[in-house]
Amino acid sequence: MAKIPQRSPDVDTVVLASGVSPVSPAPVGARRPRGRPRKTHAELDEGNRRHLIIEGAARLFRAKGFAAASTRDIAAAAGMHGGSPFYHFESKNALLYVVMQEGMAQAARSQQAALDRMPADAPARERLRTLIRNHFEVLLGPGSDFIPVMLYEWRSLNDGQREGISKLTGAYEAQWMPTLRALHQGGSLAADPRTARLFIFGALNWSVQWFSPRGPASLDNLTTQALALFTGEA
Amino acid sequence: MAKIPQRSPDVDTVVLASGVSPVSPAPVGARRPRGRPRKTHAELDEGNRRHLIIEGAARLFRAKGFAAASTRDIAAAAGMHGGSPFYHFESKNALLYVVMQEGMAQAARSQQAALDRMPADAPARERLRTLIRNHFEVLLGPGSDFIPVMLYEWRSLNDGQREGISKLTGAYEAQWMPTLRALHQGGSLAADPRTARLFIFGALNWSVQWFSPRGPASLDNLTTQALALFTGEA
DNA sequence: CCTACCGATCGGTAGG
DNA sequence: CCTACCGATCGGTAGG
Repeated sequence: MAKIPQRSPDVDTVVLASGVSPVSPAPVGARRPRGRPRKTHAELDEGNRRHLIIEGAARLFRAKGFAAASTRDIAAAAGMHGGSPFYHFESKNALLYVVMQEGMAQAARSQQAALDRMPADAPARERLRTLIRNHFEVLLGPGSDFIPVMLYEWRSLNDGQREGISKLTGAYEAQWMPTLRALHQGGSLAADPRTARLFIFGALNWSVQWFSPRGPASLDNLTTQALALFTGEA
Repeated sequence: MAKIPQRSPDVDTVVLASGVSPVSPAPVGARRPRGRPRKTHAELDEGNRRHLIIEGAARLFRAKGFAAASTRDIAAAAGMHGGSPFYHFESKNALLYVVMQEGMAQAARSQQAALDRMPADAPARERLRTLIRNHFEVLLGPGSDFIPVMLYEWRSLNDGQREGISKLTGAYEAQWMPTLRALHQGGSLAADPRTARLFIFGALNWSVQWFSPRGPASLDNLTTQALALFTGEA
């Protein structure tokens, strides 16, 4: 599985503090040694192994479902013994939340970067193509277990967690709306934009159920077909 | 929860025999009493309670997921004690399979009836409207836990079970193809019909994630919007 | 992070 | 279909 780019202190705190980070922050007024902070061997190692747990959890939650994937399986996937994930995460549920958080943070970064690469005067249709193409990458590209877990394990979150993830997905989806509204006003998107967004995300998200990277269609092909379906001629 | 119309001996044998029916068939050459077969009190009761298990299982599998819904919960939902579902079903997994089978058999019957009600010369766009509207009913209408379970618990089936359900879904989906091909040839469906089918089912199936019967949109509204999105002007 | 363990729960069964 | 039970597994913890 491809690695998700790692910016640990950031990724884990994108949303509200949620009690999932077992590493206590340095006391506010604490005296710090001067010079470049040197991580000890143990600290470096800790971040890596923590992330190994997250990656293994994403893979197993996706393959078996949250309830059916045991914390022992996840520990083994990270090369640890049975109870050790609980040194890094206070509960199995908190681990699920971190997987979803990290997946959405990465998806949002990827989408923002794709939009930033576009010329400011790009036509709405090309913006939609870019959004669709990036979304396929997020869903189906290498290392793409995080977002499918988010899509299919929503019911395993508690209310507070749902609220946290909703903020991330809400922001992600909001970036589609100006484009959809422009297409609607230009006459190439017949449905009303709000409902169109729901259907379009459904059409794309569902691809995790049937897409095979060894099948005939590339992500570029799929993007062209989806664009054609939603906006008429491609 | 609305009852699924009950045609027990049919529903359970639509697909290949799968070892899920605990009621042994009458021996082939057995001597039968003449006249209308009278069911005993016990037999009638048995069918009803069996079906109560199936309905409770559908509801709980949907709400909690297959792995997280316990057979004890299901037993309680049917007014039984802990181990009693295993009198009717050899395993929890067999119960899941029956839920999916029954859901798909009902969906197929509903779709067939909707198509049969159409005039033979109905335009392709009206056929698609009918198919979409019926699919929403199947997904979101009263008593609609069975198909969502099928959609979201695929990974909990074993290979033989997947094959069995695939036959049902394959037949269901195949009924959309002539209509999609006609629209494609007529120029009102821009994507290629095979890929369009995958995206369209995704768009519709995803609605189980966001639709609320207490929300503003009716199933008729949604049908109009979906038709507009896929084929241009409604 | 490992070792050893706990209480709870689970799917499933025997015997009636 | 109930009663009483079994072995297995699970999330999580104490103590080092």
